[in-house]
Amino acid sequence: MRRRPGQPGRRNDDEMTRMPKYTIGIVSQLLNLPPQVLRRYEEAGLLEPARQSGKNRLYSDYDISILEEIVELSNEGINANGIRYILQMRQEIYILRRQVTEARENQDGTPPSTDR
DNA sequence: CTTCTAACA
DNA sequence: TGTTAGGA
Repeated sequence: MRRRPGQPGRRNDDEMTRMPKYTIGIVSQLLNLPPQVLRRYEEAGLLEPARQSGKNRLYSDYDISILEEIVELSNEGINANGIRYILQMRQEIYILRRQVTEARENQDGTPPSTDR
């Protein structure tokens, strides 16, 4: 029974990583990207930052990590459509990985912790 | 001063 | 992608 801190509430909504904190200006400086680019990434469906008061974008650490991914892929010459595709696959893999882990845990044998 | 959308080059 | 107009 090790490795099971979260039962109350929801599934492991890990850390406060999804907490909206940074305004577009901050993120812009943080990643050295003009605000327009950040808005366009959202427009292209690459991420969905939260909004404050319905208007202003608020990015979370999670959003930042996605943006870092986007920057890399973009630098490799992949366009928005390609990046969206890759990002979606990433998500799929993440979900499937979780399901695999759950499936293992539901097996009575309780296998050796061979994560990843 | 910061951010927002829309639009044009 | 850069920039600008026009409003909040």
